[in-house]
Amino acid sequence: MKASYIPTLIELLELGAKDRPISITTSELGQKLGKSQQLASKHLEEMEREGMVERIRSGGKTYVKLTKKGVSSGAALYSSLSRVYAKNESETLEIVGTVFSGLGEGAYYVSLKGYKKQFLAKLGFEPFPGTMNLRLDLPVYRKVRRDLETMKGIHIDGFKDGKRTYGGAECFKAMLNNKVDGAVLVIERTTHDDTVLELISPVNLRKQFNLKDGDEMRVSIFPESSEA
Amino acid sequence: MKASYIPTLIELLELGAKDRPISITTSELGQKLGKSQQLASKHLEEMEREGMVERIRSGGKTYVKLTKKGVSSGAALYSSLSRVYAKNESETLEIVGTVFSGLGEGAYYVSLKGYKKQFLAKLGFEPFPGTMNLRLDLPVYRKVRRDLETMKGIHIDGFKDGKRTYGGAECFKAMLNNKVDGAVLVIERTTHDDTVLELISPVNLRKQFNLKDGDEMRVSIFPESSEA
DNA sequence: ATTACTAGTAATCGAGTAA
DNA sequence: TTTACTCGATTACTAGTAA
Repeated sequence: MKASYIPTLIELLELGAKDRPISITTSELGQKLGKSQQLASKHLEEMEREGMVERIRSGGKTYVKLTKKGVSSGAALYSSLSRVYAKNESETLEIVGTVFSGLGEGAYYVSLKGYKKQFLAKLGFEPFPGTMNLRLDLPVYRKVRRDLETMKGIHIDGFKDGKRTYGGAECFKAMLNNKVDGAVLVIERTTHDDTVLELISPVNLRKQFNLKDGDEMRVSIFPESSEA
Repeated sequence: MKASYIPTLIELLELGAKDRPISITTSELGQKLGKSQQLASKHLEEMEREGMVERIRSGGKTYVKLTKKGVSSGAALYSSLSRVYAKNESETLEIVGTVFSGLGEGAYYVSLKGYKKQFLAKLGFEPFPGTMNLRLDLPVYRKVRRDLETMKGIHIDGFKDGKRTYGGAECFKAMLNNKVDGAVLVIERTTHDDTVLELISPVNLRKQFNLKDGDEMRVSIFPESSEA
């Protein structure tokens, strides 16, 4: 997104266009921005072309709503600034969830060379082939899970192998059940499910802790400090 | 500040120029921004002219530090975005803590007519004379406790009785141990202790749940839906 | 009312290069 | 090396006005 659109994006966010279509004219928007009507019109036009906003015309009025892309562009800005201005940085985040069986496809992805090499280099271990899925039942842990989405972790790059593209992810180093090292895996997706936490570890966690579905597991997450 | 400088400002913030002079060349800055060296140079020049940054030349290197004005420009952006993104609304917040004995002065305050009347009117109950103190041992609950500080609850006004002044507070309706109604009391203080949660309830909680010091208690908090 | 096109100006930006 | 100048291209913006 172009830097000159940032004030417009923020204005739309403040007007509530994140959650619902808002009724606003280009004149009003221009005035709020301290710019001309024509520029507001152009910004909306261009932002629509870029997929940041949707415009709906109804009953002579124009309604503007930010798309998922628009909302997440703002969230990216917010996240950058949070790292600088939010004070609760290098503390430990705690999440407790219950073990459940996923589709088992985690083992496949984690074993791909393109990922495995990065895990070793950036996390310091080669993951056991398989991910551990935790279901987060308590709202308070789902909130922490959502906080992770906005935080900067250890970035794992996506890659291509000729056939298809594999997406990137953010990792957060973690201590599992206060005993075993591992990492939380936050995969870049379009849809965010805040009820599931995905873990990798150098060891077979089910074996290590003798876990079966429904058992509880505690994850202590160590966010990266904001130093660049 | 010009919109086109926002990414530059954010980059400098992320590099730590908020707290100390950072050593950076215009080439490096330009590269980080995905722009040219010349532009980075111009941005720094212009931002210095506007009083957003200071540049110090020492030992052949150039150091850049944001001024108070620069830091607060970033803070303004952050605050706008916070209002939009930092809301944890209408969900239930969960806190678990352990019972401990306070100084017992809670009973005195809660019984004051100036407060008692407001509790009845705004919370719908007259509190049992005495507050329940929970110690928050887990960091995750202390985080929720801090979140409460920034949230708007049910406001209890302060008052004067001729002799002295009594401060205000924010209340959050809560369900205690999934059974009894009550409220969390967030007292307006200068010092914030995020390890203690203070509760009021129409009933004697120690008697109701047969609690002694060290026992656990679960608090489900219902934040007001309107935003602070 | 609106939104958005056209035409023109001002600001922004990058390449080349001086200091 | 570094920073910052000139200059030409591009982009951001406004005024006037059509639709």
